[in-house]
Amino acid sequence: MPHFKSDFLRVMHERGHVHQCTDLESLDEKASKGIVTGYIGFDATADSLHVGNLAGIMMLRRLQQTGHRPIALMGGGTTKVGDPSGKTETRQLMSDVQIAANIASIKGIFTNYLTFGGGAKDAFMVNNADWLDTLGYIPFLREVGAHFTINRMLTFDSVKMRLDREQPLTFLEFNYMIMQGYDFVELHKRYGCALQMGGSDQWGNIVNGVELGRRMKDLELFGLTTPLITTASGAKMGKTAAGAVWLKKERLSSYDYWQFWRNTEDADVGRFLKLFTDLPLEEIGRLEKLRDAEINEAKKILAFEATKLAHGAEAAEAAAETARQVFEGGEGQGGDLPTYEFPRGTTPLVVDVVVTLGLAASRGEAKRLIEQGGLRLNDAAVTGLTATIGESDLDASGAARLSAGKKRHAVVRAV
RNA sequence: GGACGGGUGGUCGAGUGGUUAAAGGCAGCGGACUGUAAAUCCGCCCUCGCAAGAGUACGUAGGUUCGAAUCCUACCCCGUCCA
Repeated sequence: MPHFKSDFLRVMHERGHVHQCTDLESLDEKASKGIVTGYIGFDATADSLHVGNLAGIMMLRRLQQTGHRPIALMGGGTTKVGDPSGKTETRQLMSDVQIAANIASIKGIFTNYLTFGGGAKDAFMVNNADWLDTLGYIPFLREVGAHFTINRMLTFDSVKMRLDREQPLTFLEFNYMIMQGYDFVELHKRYGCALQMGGSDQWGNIVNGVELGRRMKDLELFGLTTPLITTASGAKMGKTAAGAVWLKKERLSSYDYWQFWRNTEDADVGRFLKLFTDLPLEEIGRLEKLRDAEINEAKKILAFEATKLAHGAEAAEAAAETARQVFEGGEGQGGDLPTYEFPRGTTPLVVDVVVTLGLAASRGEAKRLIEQGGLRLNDAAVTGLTATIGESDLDASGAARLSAGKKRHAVVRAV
């Protein structure tokens, strides 16, 4: 392991955030001498970020933790154009209003990971629409376009791949890398930003920005990428039954978020603890040595720490407690589970309840679940398709637990 | 603008007049084994219906036919090549 002068690079390296760097030594030097301002770009197509963005968010967090200044750059300008790589779907152009709402919502996520404010080390958020929207074509071409050669642009993997496969590459897409490079230079001009980070797939784009800075203004800019985070089984991280693992509570409950981390594969536990929690390395070292059933303890800690960062300690504790009751306590119904309420005295059809709760997408699916023995009411398999929930199923508080499969649980309650 | 190729279920991809709710793969879901893991095996996987069955569905809208994802027409969209 190389020896670093700066806390920033030492921490990044120890925790497994570093994949490639344009100039590790000089960046180390710079970070050891003063405050470095660094940024990562994020899409503004949805009102929440998801776990796939978390590696980047954590990099910004580490940057701030080690005494530097993070910028979250929102791609409001590029979002307006739309990602042209989508296939058959006609891309919907997003309205300014929508984009602004998304950005505001996403900011709520960042505030959990970064300290915002006006101080020298406080994080802030900018939108590249601020400068991309008003670009003049000719001045831009002369100022920026002149520094890019087509010869070189054609050598980029993203471009080469399309050409090799004889798939179309629009002029718009072709310009994307220039835009991104320009963002970097603009951020330097406005805020003295000298570092761009991102996933390893962004390497080419990042290098472009670094080079553009040098050519236009003889700037010394740096690029740093994280390894693409995949699970030990090779899958891209962040997909579950319900789709994307969103970071916003409104999109995915704390309990489900906690469960996502709880279900990490054994082989990933140590790596994820380093990347996605603030736990000291010594403790992680101890946790990742656990084997067999014991490693479940490490997974719970991972789940708790990750949820604490995203949703706060209180939500994390509630989620952990719910999980404990549901999986270990047998009887109880945690407060965090989805709940179905019905008037006392009525006997709702189980099938309907399952659909309403979202445990199954349709009545047909609910029935299949029952036929396969996957649906349980208070841990007893529901047998008939016409089963109802009656007074005798409810406990003293008027509640019963409904489970689909081994991991998905909900509460039904008479009110 | 011209020539050609194409649009099939969450996705990839078979299917070129009836035996097609549509092969197969992937993803997903349930079960077994376990540790709320991985791997493996079994089952499921459009909607409604207890069921028999019915309704939708192969880009969109019409048409031919006893019968269409399959043939015809128009339109929309995507791609390749040429201007």
